[in-house]
Amino acid sequence: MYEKYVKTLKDHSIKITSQRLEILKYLNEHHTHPNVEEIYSELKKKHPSLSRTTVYNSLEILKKNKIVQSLTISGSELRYDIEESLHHHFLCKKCGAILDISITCPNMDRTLDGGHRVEEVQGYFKGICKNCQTTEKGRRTNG
Amino acid sequence: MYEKYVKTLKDHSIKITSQRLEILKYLNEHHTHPNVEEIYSELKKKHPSLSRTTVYNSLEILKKNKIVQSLTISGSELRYDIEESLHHHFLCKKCGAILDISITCPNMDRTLDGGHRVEEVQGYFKGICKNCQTTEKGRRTNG
DNA sequence: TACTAAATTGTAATAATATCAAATTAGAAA
DNA sequence: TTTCTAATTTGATATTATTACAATTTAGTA
Ligand SMILES: [Mn+2]
Ligand SMILES: [Mn+2]
Ligand SMILES: [Zn+2]
Ligand SMILES: [Zn+2]
Repeated sequence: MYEKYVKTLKDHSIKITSQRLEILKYLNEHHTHPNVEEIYSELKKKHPSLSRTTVYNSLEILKKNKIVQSLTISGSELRYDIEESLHHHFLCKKCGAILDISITCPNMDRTLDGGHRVEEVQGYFKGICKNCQTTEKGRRTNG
Repeated sequence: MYEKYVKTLKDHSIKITSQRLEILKYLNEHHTHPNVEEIYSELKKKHPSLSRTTVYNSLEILKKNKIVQSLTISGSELRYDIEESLHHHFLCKKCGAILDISITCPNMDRTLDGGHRVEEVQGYFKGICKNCQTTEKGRRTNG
């Protein structure tokens, strides 16, 4: 059940704790880019002793080890995501969904403007998602 | 002196106030992507009655009118920038500088993943800036 | 099985931003 | 130019996300 996450932590020499395993599992199973509060309140249901501070601490150490990444696309709080292949993100201004975008960025791992060394790239796209456009049209037609 | 900024506000039918003019002037003259506190404390020197709330409110209305834009690249607070031609940003992890990057993004004003309507694109690059690399090398060589 | 450094917990502090009501003012109308 | 009013500014207070910290617990090693 948790072997996969145990391995991930071992590979990075991070101590294995149930809290960390649960957080990793949650992120692996929910690619919705949740914020700390969502992760905390969801896991709290099954593990009532969980502390918010632990969620913050765990995400921090996972981030340092590049196992998860944080996004600032929402503007108001950090959103979390497991680090898989490089991808970008789309924020729907109507429904708030944050979606994965798999376009290749021609500027990763490059030296920019003749000198800046790039270690991270984040592409944020904002607009109206496919689904919300359909709904708009639907509403107009129906009502 | 302020004609340029008066015109900008008039063109958008935004009421002309000294506070708004000062903020616009500040952003036009400082392309350092300052946060609210920097703008506030700098302008406060010359205009002691200025309120932080006004800085927040003004930036908000300027943003709604696409006269300024906000960046979340720093993670902890919003940074502001006048909206000129589309450009992206580089954050130096060493000195904290936020620099303009003028690369063309092939994904603006497009429809992504067969349906999402893109209205905004922000490209965030993070790493070590040219200047900080020179310093590193210099240090190593010299000491 | 015992030990210890690291992790977890809960509380309290901080920082950024939002809310609100009273005072002021920009700009339209008279 | 003066009057009027809706919009803006102000300052105080509230809220929210995040960090700091000290006491308790625990993972993993010896
Ligand atoms: Mn993602
Ligand atoms: Mn810029
Ligand atoms: Zn949507
Ligand atoms: Zn630098």
